[in-house]
Amino acid sequence: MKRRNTATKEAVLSVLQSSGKAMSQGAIEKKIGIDINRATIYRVLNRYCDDGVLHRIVADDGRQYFAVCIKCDEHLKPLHHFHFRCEKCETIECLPEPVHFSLSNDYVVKRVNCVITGICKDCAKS
Amino acid sequence: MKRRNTATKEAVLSVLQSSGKAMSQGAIEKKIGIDINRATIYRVLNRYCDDGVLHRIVADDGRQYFAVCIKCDEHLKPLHHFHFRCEKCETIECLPEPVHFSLSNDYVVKRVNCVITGICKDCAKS
DNA sequence: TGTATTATTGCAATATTGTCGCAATAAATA
DNA sequence: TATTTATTGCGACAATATTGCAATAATACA
Ligand SMILES: [Mn+2]
Ligand SMILES: [Mn+2]
Ligand SMILES: [Zn+2]
Ligand SMILES: [Zn+2]
Repeated sequence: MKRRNTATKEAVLSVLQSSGKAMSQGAIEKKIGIDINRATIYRVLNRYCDDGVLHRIVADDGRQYFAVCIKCDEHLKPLHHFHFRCEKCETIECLPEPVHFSLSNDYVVKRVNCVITGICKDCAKS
Repeated sequence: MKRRNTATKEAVLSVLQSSGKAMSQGAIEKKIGIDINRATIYRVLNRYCDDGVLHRIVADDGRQYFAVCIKCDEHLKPLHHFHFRCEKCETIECLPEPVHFSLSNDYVVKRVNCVITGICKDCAKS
């Protein structure tokens, strides 16, 4: 299944890159400017996740958020990191904080989803 | 808002206590034997959460799971602990592993939701 | 350049999860 | 027993996300 370049794909990625945060489909649709169907945005996001371009966070509001993946070897963000969801400004940021846990090797770990919810440092000031 | 004792409430709590795991509304409804309305189960669960009897986990399948709270001063389980969701047996267990993270004090932390997803040790054997 | 292949898209329908309003029921209290 | 009101069942509703299908368009190739 070879990928094709489309304006839609690039617009979605561009929104996520410039925001620097994790965004929901709805937030992306608002920011993106051009008119793209909801289902299409979801399909674009899911394909980016499959390809390792984006990663998916499920917050405790039950919604999916998507953020650009930072490669591990760039030593900027570890593979499994915490996320912070601000209830005021409705954003999710990838924290540089790595997730550490020890688990008996009987377990097979496939995904790690860690979200801290509260008020972010910007919103806490005001 | 004084609570009243009902068969429904006790049945829901009993299912969760005997399972020893975190369960979704659907899983509870299947196990509970008696016929209880879906909305009622949710209301019972939400009230138990408000009262500190249960705690809520949102897994990366986007669903809410509920588990009996273990008091912190019993030194059995810490306040914020990891959870493991098994994709095979569809259960979530509260891990004894505490969640550690450091965050600048500018942030206000309200909730912590950490779920590791994969195959649990029981299912990994077979 | 023109054509064939098929990945991508828009649209509508669908599935799933969870909440809410309202009237009926029943637990607690006197 | 009578009163108060927390709880319940039911249906409707909201929100998120996915899927089938036909139309469109990106890519490869003659
Ligand atoms: Mn992240
Ligand atoms: Mn738990
Ligand atoms: Zn904020
Ligand atoms: Zn299992």
